[in-house]
Amino acid sequence: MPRLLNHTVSVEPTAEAAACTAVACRNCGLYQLGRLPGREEADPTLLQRIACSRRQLRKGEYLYRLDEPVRAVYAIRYGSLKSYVLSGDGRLQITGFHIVGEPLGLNDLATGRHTSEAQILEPTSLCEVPLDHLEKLSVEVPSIRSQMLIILSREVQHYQELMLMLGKKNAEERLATFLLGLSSRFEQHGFSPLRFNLSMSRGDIGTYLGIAEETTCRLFSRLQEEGLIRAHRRSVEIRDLDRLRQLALR
Amino acid sequence: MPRLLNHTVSVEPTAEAAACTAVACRNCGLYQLGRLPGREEADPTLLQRIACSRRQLRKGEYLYRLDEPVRAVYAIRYGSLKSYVLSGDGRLQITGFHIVGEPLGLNDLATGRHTSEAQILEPTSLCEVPLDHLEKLSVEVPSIRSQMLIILSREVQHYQELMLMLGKKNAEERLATFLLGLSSRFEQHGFSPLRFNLSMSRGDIGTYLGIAEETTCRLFSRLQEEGLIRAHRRSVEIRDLDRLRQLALR
DNA sequence: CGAGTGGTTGACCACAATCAAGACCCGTGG
DNA sequence: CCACGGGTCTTGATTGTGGTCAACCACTCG
Repeated sequence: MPRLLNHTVSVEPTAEAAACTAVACRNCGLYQLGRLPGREEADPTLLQRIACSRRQLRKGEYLYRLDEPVRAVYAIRYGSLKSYVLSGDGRLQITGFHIVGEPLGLNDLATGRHTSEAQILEPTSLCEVPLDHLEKLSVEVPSIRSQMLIILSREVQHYQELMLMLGKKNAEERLATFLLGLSSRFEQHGFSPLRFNLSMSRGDIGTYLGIAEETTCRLFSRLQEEGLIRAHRRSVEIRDLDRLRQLALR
Repeated sequence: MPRLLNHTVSVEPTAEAAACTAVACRNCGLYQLGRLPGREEADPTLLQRIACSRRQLRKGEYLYRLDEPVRAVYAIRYGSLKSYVLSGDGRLQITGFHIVGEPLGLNDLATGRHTSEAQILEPTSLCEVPLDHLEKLSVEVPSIRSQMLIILSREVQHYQELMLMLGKKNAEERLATFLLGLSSRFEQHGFSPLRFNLSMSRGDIGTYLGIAEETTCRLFSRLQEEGLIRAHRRSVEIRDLDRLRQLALR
């Protein structure tokens, strides 16, 4: 397995994922699009037809930028990225971090132009499905549109949680919620929920949580002092899941 | 025209709307579902088939509550309501106010259960389309699903703006943004963008903007002192659109 | 006319922002 | 191999915005 990833990497691709030669597979966020009504498993043939091409991107590159026409939807094979919206005077609010196995890019279908930007956080491999291809396919296979609705509706739920965070939680509760969220997403994709590496900086985390970078740092320290976590730079270990949950789930 | 509405009402139904006997019509947020590919105007026959029943609700009633199964999607004929999400310990974050002509209820399709609640703010009339009915129809008319995607994607854009607000704007900028947003929505639906009545309390506005009720009050006073608006209780007049925009669009 | 809800204003305080300095870690090049 | 530089992270000191508590007012409805 080529060592693509440096220490800042959130998760190394598992042997399984690295060995997977399919453009879209179980690990990939578009898997769901391949589901037929009433079936849990995706239809492999359909999946083959959906998946088009891979794309490899380096840290700092943009997947898409503001006002660009929406050309495709994506799924993350490995790696991670952040997406964010911008205010008139350039302040930015990160609206989500996307990690391995998650779909991306359905947000801006209404306008046909991106209202947000997506930037790569670490070496990342994506599966890319051009919109016109998806369009054609979904005429023939209507279930694809249903699945798109479901994915988008999940996105909405994520945003609702984030709004609750930004509007109602204090800084400590926000960080706890953030860490638990990551934890369970890693678990969903077969990684350890208690030990993981962050691919984003303290500044990014702050920009996501609506707090300052310095505050984020202080909170990492505080949670560590209180024994809830152990953290050094990008590596995080959750030591007291229960108390962390207590903090977050308020 | 029956006087259904008291002084707290955001907008009186226009003569046209009141006279409209159709369940779904131009004024109604489901109008868009009746659009066929490439057409601006909705297909009247299709619209007739989509629209099912009306429903009349009073202030304080719930359209749906947390964890209830999603039964239908709605469009507002007249009136308004708020929807909100709840934290573990009962704090609530209002995620949107819905006014005349806007669609509602597509958010929770993924889970099939409501992750938010919707409560009526003033006497309100809705057009209701049961999900199974919509389901059946959209097998036959696939464009319906596309339109649902577009509606949901608009919703996402609204949330992105709200997150920018909650995460990055100060209290004054939030209120300015809020007032301008309402203003342009009223305008879209044929009402005056410079004079309107709010259907929500100061507390609700605060809960939406992530600030305290008292702060909301103070800001109304401040914007009035500075000559940007005139406000008395639920009635608002925008007096200096440009400066208000300057504040909001940062 | 009185009660109750919603709105307003004031005083005080706390949480988190900002400013500032320094430590740590990495990649790079000598 | 080590020295350097830049980015990231950390901690401290100070400030300020907005939260909280409290009292009072205004308007509506019964």
